[in-house]
Amino acid sequence: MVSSETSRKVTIHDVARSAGVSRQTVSRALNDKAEIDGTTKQRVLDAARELGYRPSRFARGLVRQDTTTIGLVIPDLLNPFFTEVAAAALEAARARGWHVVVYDTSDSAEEELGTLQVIGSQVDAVVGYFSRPEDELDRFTRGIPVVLIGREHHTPRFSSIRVEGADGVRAAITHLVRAGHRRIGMLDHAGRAEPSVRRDWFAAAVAEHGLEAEVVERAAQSVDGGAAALEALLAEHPDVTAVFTFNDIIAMGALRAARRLGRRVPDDLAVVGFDGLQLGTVVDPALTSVALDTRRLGALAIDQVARLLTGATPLSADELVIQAELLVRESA
Amino acid sequence: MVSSETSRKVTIHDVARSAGVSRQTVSRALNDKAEIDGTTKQRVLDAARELGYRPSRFARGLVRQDTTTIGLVIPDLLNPFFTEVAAAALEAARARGWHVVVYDTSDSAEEELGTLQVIGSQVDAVVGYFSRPEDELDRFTRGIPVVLIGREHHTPRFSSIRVEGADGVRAAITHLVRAGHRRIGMLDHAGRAEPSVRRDWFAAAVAEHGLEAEVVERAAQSVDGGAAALEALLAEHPDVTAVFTFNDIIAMGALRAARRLGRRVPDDLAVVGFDGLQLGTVVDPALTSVALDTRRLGALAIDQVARLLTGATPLSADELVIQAELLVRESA
DNA sequence: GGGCAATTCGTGAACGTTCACGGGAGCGTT
DNA sequence: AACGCTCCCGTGAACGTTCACGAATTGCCC
Repeated sequence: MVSSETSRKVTIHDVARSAGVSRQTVSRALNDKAEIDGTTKQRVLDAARELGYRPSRFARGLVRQDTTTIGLVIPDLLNPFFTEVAAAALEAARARGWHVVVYDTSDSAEEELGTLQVIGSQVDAVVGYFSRPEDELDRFTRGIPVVLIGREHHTPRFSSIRVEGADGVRAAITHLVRAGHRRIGMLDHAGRAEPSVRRDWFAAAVAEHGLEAEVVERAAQSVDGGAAALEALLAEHPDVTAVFTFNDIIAMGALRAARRLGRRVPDDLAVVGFDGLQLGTVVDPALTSVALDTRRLGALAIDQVARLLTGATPLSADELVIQAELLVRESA
Repeated sequence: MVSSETSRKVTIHDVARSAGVSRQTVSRALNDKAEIDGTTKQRVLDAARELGYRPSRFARGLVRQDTTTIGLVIPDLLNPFFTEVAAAALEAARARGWHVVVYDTSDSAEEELGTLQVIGSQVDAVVGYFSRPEDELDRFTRGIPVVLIGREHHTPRFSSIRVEGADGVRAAITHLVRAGHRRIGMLDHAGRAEPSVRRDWFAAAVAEHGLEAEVVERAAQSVDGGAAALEALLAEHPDVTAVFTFNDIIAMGALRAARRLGRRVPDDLAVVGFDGLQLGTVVDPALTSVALDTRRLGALAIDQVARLLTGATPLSADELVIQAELLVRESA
C-alpha cells in the first residue's frame, strides 16, 4: 500500500518524522552506516519505502564530492567508428565508477554549440570531437579538463589524442607493392576543402616506392559515395589495380562497385580501408584496413581525463598517440 | 593571467568578495538576469574568469528543479541494433533538453546489477534493456519512471515498448512464396533454451501457406554463427531455397556462407533478415529484412518517459507498440 | 523641493543532505 | 559509588546556489 502523489516532494525529514527518529538516523539507515540499531533501521527503511522516498542527488552531491560525471561528445553515433570509440570510453569510465553523459552532435555546428552551452554546467570533464576553435571551446568549458579526439590542440589548455598513421599507411602500400601492384589509387574524403592528412600519408608512402601519387578521387563519406568514387577513378585510370581509401565505409562502397564492375577482389582489385572497423568482417571479402585501436583510443582519453581530474601528472603529447597498424584480412 | 590551484574550491562568495559585490549580484551577472548595471556585470564576469569560478551543478540543481537527466541502459553498444536505438533515444532526449547518461551492461548480469545499484541515485528516469526480474528492478529504481524495451512488463509499475512482428514476418513469407519458394528455412538464435518469439511468428506465417515449419537451425548471434548455421541447414535440407533469420547479423553470415557455397542471392537462395539495420545496405546484395523502426522505438520510449515524468496521462500498452514491416531490398 | 517610480544592489531564507560533535542510556569494573 | 566504555541517537553546521523581499540611490515631473 503505497501512498504518494499527494504532497509534492518527500524529503528526509518526512521519513524521519514518520519513523519517529531524526534525519541523521534516517541517513544512517539508508547508507548502511554503523551506530544504528537493527530494529530502528528496519523501521526507517519501511517508512522510507512507504513514503516513496528517494534522496536528492543534488543535496547529496553537494555535501560529498565523490561522484564524477564526464561528458562524451560524439559527432554521429550511427557512424560505426564513433560507436566503437564511445563504447571504449564507456567501458573505461565504468571501470572507474564514473558516469558518462553522451551527446550526439549530429555532425552539426549548431548542435555542437548547443551541446557546449549546456555541457559545462553538467559534467566534471569533457571528452570528444569538436570542430569549433579552441578559444570558443575554452569559453564554454572553462575550469574543467577537456580531451580532444581526432584533432590536434594548439593551446596547453587542452589535451588531445593524436592519430599517427604514416607507418600504418606505409605498411599498407608496401603490402600492396609486394603483391605486385604498381598503379595504386586513393579514395579521399570530400568533406573539407583541403586534402586530408591521410592523403599526405598515402602520397608519402607511394612516393617511397617511386610510384605516382596523383591517382586520387574524392568520395562522399558513405557506402554509395565510395562506390561512385571508385567507378569514377577506374573510368579515368583503368590500369589501377589497388585502392587505398579514407576510411572503411568508403572502402565498402568500393568493394560493392568493384563487384558490379566485374572486378574480383583482391585478385583484380585490391582494397585497403582505414579505421579497422569490426564491421569490416561482415563484408565479403573481409576488409583489409589500416586499423586504429579504438579501445585504446577511448581508454587513453579517459585515462588522461582521470589524471587531469586528480591532479596527477598528465600524459605527455608523445604518450597520447594511437599508432595505426595494417590489419590484413581478405580484400588485399 | 589566471591564478588558481592555490585554494581548494572557489565559490560564488569568493567572486563576490573579489568584485566587491554580493552573491546575488554575481548570480545575476552569470545568469544574464536583469536588475544589474552593465559595468558591475562586466566587473563580476572578469572576477569570475580571473578566479576560474564555475558554479556547482549540485547547488544549482538543488534550488531550481529544471534539469532532468535520464539513464539509458544498453546491453551492447557495439551491436548495431542497440546503437540505432540509443541514437534515436539520444535525439529524442536532446529535443527536450534532457541529458542522457548511457550505461553499457556488456550483456552481463553482473554489470547490469552494478548499473542498477548506481543508476537510481543519478537519474530522474530509466529507459532500456534489463534481464532481471521486475521486483528486483523495482527495488533499485523505486520512485522513478522506468520504460522497458524488448521485454514485456507484468506489473503496472513499469511501461514497456512491445515489438509486434507477426504481420511483418507474414509479409516476408508471403513475399517469398510469391517468388516461388516452397522450402523456407529459418536461422533462429541459439541464446536462450526455448525458441524465440520470432520463430513462432515464422512458424505461423509458414503454416498459413501450408508449408513445413520445421526447417530450423540455431545460430550464434554473430556473422560467423549465421554462416555456420546456414551451412548446417543446407547440408541437412539441400532443397531449401529461402531462409528467414532471427536478425540481420545472422543474415549477413548467411549471405557470406551462400556465396562461398556457390549459391547466388537471391536467385538460388533468398535471404530475409530481421531488424532492418541500416547496416544491411553495406552488404551486397543489400539485405531484405523485416524492419523495426528504431527511431520510432527510441522516440516512443522517451515520449513515455516524458509523460510519466510530467504526470501527463501515459501512453497505453496499445500505443507502445512497434510494428515490424517488410523492407524489400535485394536479397529477397 | 516633495513625491514617485525606476534602477540597482544586498540580506535572510530555503533547497535536502551529510559531517562533526555531543549526550544519554545501559552495563560492567574498580 | 564513581568511573569508563559501548551503543544509539539527535542537534547545529556546512555544502553552494537561487528566490523573495526590502532598501538605497538616482532621476524626473509637477
